[in-house]
Amino acid sequence: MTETAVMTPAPLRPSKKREQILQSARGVFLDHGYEGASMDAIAAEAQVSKATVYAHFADKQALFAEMVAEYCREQQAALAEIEAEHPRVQEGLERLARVMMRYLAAPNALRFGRMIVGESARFPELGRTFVDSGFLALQADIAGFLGRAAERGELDLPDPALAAELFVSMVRGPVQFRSLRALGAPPDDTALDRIASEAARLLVTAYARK
Amino acid sequence: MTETAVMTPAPLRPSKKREQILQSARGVFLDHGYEGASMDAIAAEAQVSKATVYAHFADKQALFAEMVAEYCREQQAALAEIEAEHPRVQEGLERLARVMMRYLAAPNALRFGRMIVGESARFPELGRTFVDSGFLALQADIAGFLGRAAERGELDLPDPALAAELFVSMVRGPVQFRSLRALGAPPDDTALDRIASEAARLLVTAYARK
DNA sequence: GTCTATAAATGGATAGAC
DNA sequence: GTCTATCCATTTATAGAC
Repeated sequence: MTETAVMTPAPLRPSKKREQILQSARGVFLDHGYEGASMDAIAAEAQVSKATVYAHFADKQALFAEMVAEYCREQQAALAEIEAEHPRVQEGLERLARVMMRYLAAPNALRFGRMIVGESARFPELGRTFVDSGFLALQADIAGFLGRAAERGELDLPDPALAAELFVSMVRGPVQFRSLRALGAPPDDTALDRIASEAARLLVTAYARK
Repeated sequence: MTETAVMTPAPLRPSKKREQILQSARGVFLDHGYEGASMDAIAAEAQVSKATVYAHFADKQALFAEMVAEYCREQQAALAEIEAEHPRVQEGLERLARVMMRYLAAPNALRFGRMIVGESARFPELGRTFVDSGFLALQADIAGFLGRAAERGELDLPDPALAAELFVSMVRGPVQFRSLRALGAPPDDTALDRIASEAARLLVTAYARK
């Protein structure tokens, strides 16, 4: 990924217990959702008293928000590693799709995605941060990659952003769809690779220079 | 939709208060999520005592499950109305995409989708029911429609199911993506129509007979 | 079936000592 | 900053009268 995304406001001062609490909160919130998670459980798993939790975080909402924001920064860093640029457009897209799918299908990414979607009504800003720091930035990069190929005359592409959105949708959809149908099941990498390859072929064929 | 989906096991005996409770549960669960919703609130909104709620439903989980199952049956009926068959393949796909997008972008569909995704870890069977009774059935219909076009020699299509999954992903992804970024905002129908049209064009172009 | 009243447990958050 | 102990509201679920 070449361009830098927009968010990541605060790294915050570190602290031993603070990190323990955030780590514990991640697990408990992922397991039980926002309302289902109790501050008692978080404190217990962090091996810290509840009062200590409240010394570091104003309330439950603040703890949840910080914990999600921290994950979004990690996600942003991970997705920033994905490189769109490649001399051959179709192969570049296919590789990118495979990497995206592997990332999306990882248990933690799936669980975070489901949790954030579920709580997005209660925390709208977090939903937006999650999307923008994640796939919106990557999508913009893909649009840039496709746009440059079009400028070189390799594609006949009137709207790179639209093409990128369709491509990302073809990559993300099948992973999320399958993960919702068979929750614990490990993803079938062979099937995902076939989808990645077909999505790339579809896009390049449809936008081939006439 | 021509084929009939698999689920819908129980219509259940009706009852005045029972319907009031289910209706109230729908609103309260949608507003606050599973854990956030209280049986008191549901009983109050249904203008019924809490004991009456427990006379009709074994516990909170059972009430939630029934309420979601009821919605899934409605969704199944709604999606069954969508007709894939059309003499011209691309136009058929485009119309279908527009209808699907309108359905997906409706406030209730978005809220249910978010809630079910969020609670799918706690209720795995419901997540599966939701998917299977909804877009998996529609996807199978689209695959059939595309397969018949291929048999008539109008498309060069080695794997209709794969094509249908990619198409549905292109239709669903943009709607969900936008709704997560701007939660209350009404969908931009013009933008959605452009996407529907482009998704249909992409598919037909990529699978055009050589 | 439906109600009122209540049980029994757990929730978020704080007081006050150290 | 960190702890123990506790407050107080709310929760799910039930008992018992009608």
